[in-house]
Parts: sequence; C-alpha cells; structure tokens
Amino acid sequence: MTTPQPQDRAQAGTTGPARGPRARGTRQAQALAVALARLPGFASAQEIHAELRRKGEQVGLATVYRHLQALSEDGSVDAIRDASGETLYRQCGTTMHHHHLTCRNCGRSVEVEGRAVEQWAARVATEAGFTDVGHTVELFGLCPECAG
Amino acid sequence: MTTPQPQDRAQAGTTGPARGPRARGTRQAQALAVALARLPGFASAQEIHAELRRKGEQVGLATVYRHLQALSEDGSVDAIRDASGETLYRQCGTTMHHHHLTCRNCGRSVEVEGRAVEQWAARVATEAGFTDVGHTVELFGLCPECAG
DNA sequence: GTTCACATGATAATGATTCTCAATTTCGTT
DNA sequence: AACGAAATTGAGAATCATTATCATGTGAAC
Repeated sequence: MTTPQPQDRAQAGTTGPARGPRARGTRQAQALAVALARLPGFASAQEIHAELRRKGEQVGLATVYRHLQALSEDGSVDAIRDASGETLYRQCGTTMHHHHLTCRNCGRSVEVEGRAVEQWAARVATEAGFTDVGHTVELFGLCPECAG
Repeated sequence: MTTPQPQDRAQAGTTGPARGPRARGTRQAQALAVALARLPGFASAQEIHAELRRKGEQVGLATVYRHLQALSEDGSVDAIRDASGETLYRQCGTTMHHHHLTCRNCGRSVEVEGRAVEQWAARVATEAGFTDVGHTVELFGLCPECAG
C-alpha cells in the first residue's frame, strides 16, 4: 500500500466533502460490502463487478468504481496496482499501515508489517533532504497453492 | 524499481527475439538516447516525446514508446509508475538493482540502495511460503528545490 | 405524501498505451 | 554506387481501464 500522499487533481488540500457515496444503506453498497468481505485477496473493480453480476446482484459498473474509490480513500480498503497497471482492491484486517505479499496468479494476499522498511525509507529521505515522503512497497510472488 | 518478473503477455518464458528495435543507428534512436542522457529524473513517454519535438527532432510517438519499452526490458532504463498510473522512464547511473526517491513535483530522482529492504522482502516471502517473489519499492516526496 | 439531497447507472468521454501496416531506412553485399 | 532483405518508422486506428455526464431513482426527514 501507499502512505498518504496529496492527491494530484481535485481538492488537493481542501478538507472539502468527499466525492463518492457515504451512506451504506443502499442495496448496492451492501452487496459490494459483502463481496469485499468474502474476497480472499486482491481483485480488480471489473472482477468485483463481474462477481456481483454472477451472484445476481444488480449493480452498475460506475457504482462499483465509485464505492471502491471512496472506500479506498478513507482507508476501508487497500488498493494496489498489478503489473499491467490495473488497480486491485482488498478489504484488509487492519486499518493500520502495512504492506502486502500478493500472489500474482490468484490474487490471494498476506498482510505484512514492515517496520524495517519504514525506518529505511525515513532515513533515506532525510539524507537526501526530501520532505513529505511516502512510499510504495509491494511484494508479488506465487502462493504455495499456485506454485504447484 | 521492480525485480525481474515474468511478463504477462507475449513470449512469457521463451527466450525468443526481443520485440522492440535493437539497432541504435537510426536518427530517432539517437535523438532519444541523447534526450534520456540529459533528463535529470523520471519523465513520461509523452513528456519525452514532447521534449524531442521541441528540440526539432522528428520522432513519432509510437517510436518513443517502442524504444522506451525495449530499453526498459533490457535494463538500460528504469521504469516506475506515478500516482496516476502513468509510466515514467529514466536512464540510471547503474545497471544494478536499486530503488528511487523521486520528487513528485519535478521528477528529479535520487538512486538509493536498499539492502535492508531486500533482506526484509526475502524473509517475509520465505515465512509465507511464497516463491518467485519480486518487489516494488518506490519513494516519492518533494525535493529540496520544490519544497520551497 | 411531498420534498430534496444524495445515489445510481447507461452511456459517452478520456487518455495512456498498443496495434496495424504501408512507406522508409539501414546495412551488408555486390 | 546500387540492390535487396530485414528492420524501423509513424500516422492513425484500436484497446481498455477509469472517469465524467446527467437523467432517473430512492430513501429519510418533514
């Protein structure tokens, strides 16, 4: 995952109202919440949308994107990018800062802590005189299941 | 940067002939080489292309993409992704494995070594039973110049 | 039951990247 | 110099995930 970084475009610093939906009461929001809770690893918005349709849920693609983006922004779900640049989402067990070891085949992932990395990043940043430094640290490999 | 990972699409394992151009003799390839050598940090393919045009070089966008991809594949240039997902390229001083501390404002970057990170990654991967593990580690911040 | 702010979704728009394929260029060989 | 096969180039079309539009739906407060 990535440490908080200022967004490029809209409301960069302004603590204005969030963009996406906030209420969890709608049928669509609940369906998405259930799907996310079941997912054992990272999945793309497209995959999650397809999964919802498969289960008979009537949810629009745009809505899936909107919710995932909103959830991602307030830290409810983590977002990473796969090798092809596609964004993958996952609901993690903790809200605390952590990283992921993700299977590049099935998406299953393990949450890992990286105290050593945090310290290394902080030291390197200071030495170079950079400020407001955030880091992106992701591990991709083959899980025991997919290794066979 | 990222440790070598199997490509998704074309010739995944086959040590077949590379896809992009190989000869450096063309006017376009040289112009790109010069531009890359001058660049003090990461820049997108679009930016590099624009820069070439600005200098009067007649080079097509597709050609810039092709060369950057080819150079990136054989390790001549490093590629990372910015916050918006766009790919940025840079010719680094070393071919050895390293990471970057990049200014998210001007693109200027510092090459940093991360022995600590490599070891952490290896340990975490082993503990989880994952194999063929690669990592993505990038630092983004504001350089001293852009901080003011 | 009326109202209204927010949520939804079909569809269009965006934008980086890749693909197509005919025209051009390179370079070793005459 | 000239030839010709093979590689390179590039304008424009095609991809494809993501975002923007905006008309319509919907739930909660009054």
